[in-house]
Amino acid sequence: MPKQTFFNLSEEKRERILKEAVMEFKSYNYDVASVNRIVEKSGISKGSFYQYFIDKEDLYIYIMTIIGDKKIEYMTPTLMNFNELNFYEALREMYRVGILFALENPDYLEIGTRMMRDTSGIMLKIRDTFSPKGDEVFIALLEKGQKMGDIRLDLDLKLVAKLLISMQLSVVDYYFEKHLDEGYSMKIMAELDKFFDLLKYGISQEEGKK
Amino acid sequence: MPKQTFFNLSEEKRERILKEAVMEFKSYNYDVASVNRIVEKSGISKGSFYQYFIDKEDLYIYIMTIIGDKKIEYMTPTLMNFNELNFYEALREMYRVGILFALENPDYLEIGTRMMRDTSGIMLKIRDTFSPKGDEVFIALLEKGQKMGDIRLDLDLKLVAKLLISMQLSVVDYYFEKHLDEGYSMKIMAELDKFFDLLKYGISQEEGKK
DNA sequence: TTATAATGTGACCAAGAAGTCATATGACTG
DNA sequence: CAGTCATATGACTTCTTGGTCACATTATAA
Repeated sequence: MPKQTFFNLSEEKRERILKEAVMEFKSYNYDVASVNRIVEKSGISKGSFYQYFIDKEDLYIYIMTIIGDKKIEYMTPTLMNFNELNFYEALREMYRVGILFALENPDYLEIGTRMMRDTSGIMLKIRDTFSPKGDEVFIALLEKGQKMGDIRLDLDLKLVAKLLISMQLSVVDYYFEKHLDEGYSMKIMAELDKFFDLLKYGISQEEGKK
Repeated sequence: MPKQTFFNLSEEKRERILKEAVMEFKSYNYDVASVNRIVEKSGISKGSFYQYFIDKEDLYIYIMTIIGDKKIEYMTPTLMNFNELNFYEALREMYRVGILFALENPDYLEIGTRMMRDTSGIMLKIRDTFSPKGDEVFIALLEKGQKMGDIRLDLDLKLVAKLLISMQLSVVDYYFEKHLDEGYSMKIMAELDKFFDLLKYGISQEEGKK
């Protein structure tokens, strides 16, 4: 957590620092991201930086926490309605809201995918404190789906959860590297529905053979 | 490409250097991997290193090329028989041989997945010279599968290829983080068949609804 | 043996990193 | 005004990096 001095700052200054830090961490892996660049771009001195944050890791974790919180906040209304949805509807909602969030906060999308992919030593440690959540959400969703009869019973749910997460990364990557404007989000959903169909019924041409 | 001096070295010395370089690149992302550590561990001087290789990138690309070549060599017999296999059999063969290769060369597996995940600037450039191959192989395989009636026709093949690649990474990860001994490879194949079934028919409990 | 070419070497360089600290500034308090 | 305390500062330290280079050593050839 940042030190008290950081929170005593004017909102303008706080936001400026965080903005530049986000820019830095979305552009470079943790190891390569530079505190020097951050202080330079946000117009504060090196000494001040270390009066606001314990160290580089402190800042990084703080930013990740902010992003996580904002995403949870953004998704909460959706999550509230999950009881009324079947597995596929719920998953679709998660993707849809996730994509909307990403469209509104493209920086967060980039920083998030970078975090997921970064394999530097410190990252593995940091991710462990964040991602268990992600895994568990999917597993819980899948278990409920099994009970409701939406999902096959002979699955290794841990594996499927892992696959869902990595597929989500790929899918979002794939569509976002093409276009990234508001009007496109509907088109993305149409494309995504194809993907869900794929998830649901597989890639086989054969009909209903299990 | 390394300089001629490197190839004039005794095989023992060459192998020693490459072995330590592989250890370094499998343990650290490209940016963080250190030439200093490599020369220290392989017992040569800094000056010698730069008489063997143009720079760090030269060494890295050389190692990747070696691994790629070995893998292709290893897989060639399998690829020769592809005409006689349907899509799923072919994919299964690719996975099976890929896993065997990984079991025999665990270091290469690690270095390869690190390369696939590394998002540092230079990596993106390097990967572009290696991975188009990977994409195209899958797309070709899928197209053929469509013609043979194995695979649905309403797919975005580029997306599916991307998914197959990222899923492959996840699946191999998943099974290898548990155990990594020879006897286990058969068990892995049994697990993998479950995964292929998933790929083929999806995760739905419903029967044959498309 | 002497001359030439190929290798080996580690001190050195410039750049950049994270983090520290003595000092300066300025705002609030009595 | 004087004193105190939070904040601001950038030069500094220490460390590591990739890469260079003048020089030493060894091997080859005449």
